[in-house]
Amino acid sequence: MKRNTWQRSAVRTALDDQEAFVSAQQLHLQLRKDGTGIGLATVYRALADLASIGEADTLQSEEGEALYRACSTGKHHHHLICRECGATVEFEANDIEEWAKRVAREHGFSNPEHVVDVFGVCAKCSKLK
Amino acid sequence: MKRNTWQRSAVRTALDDQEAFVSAQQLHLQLRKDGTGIGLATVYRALADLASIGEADTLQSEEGEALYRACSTGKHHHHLICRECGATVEFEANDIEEWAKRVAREHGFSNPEHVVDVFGVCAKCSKLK
DNA sequence: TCACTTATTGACAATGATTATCAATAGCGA
DNA sequence: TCGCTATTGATAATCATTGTCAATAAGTGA
Repeated sequence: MKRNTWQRSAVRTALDDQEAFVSAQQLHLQLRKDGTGIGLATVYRALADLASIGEADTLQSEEGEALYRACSTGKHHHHLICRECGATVEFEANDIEEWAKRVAREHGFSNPEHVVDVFGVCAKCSKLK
Repeated sequence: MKRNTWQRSAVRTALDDQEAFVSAQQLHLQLRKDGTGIGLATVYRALADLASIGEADTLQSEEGEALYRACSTGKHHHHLICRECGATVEFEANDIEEWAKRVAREHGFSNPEHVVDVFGVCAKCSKLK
């Protein structure tokens, strides 16, 4: 049976506070700074749990590090991510869903899923240049 | 100045022979089986080179491992990848390029790039079930 | 062809993220 | 409160990838 521990809710809260995608390591550091004595392995476990129940999104950084972000919605969505600061906007795109299905079908592929994320430089970071 | 070594061409050839995305480790193993005494670090270096000059595509596996595949074209393209066997089809999608630009602009993001890959089960693997 | 410069190689160590281990702790139902 | 066991956390283990550096070999000019 699933138990409610302060560690799990601390991880969820810390993730909710993040605007950008963050790594388990970063989140662990933040939680330590906040005065909690939470262990690294626990952060990894909590994040994996959140991802598995769909409350967190995950993607791999350029360097292969796993990054997490709290989902604002349970619905399927995509991300627009700032390359500079990591700020992320979630959005839906029904055309894309249809398009992906069509492309898959045309090539004889079934059971399609897709990874569609857009990277760019957000307005704030553009101004700083 | 860049030098041409048998190691580099061996890696390129081995990569060309692969239908699916493969890891550096897998390719190294294959090259060893083929009788070459090529070193692991060399395979990593050669793959990084190929990727940097646009002759190989790269993506991260579910487990965070870096996977490579020979590009059949130098043009921008996307992938349709079989979840079962890894078989990959390259395709272009001009609508998507436009769409990504528009989404980015609408949110004040500049300099957009995008990651668009579709996963599914190819016809061959579907039959095996 | 030959010597020479230096890019490249490869064995091995080092790094760094993630996962496994396992005894100690702490939810939660009774 | 008691007892069972899921969870935690310190630490070790794993594993892909990168750094190191002496030895090798590609390409160049004589």
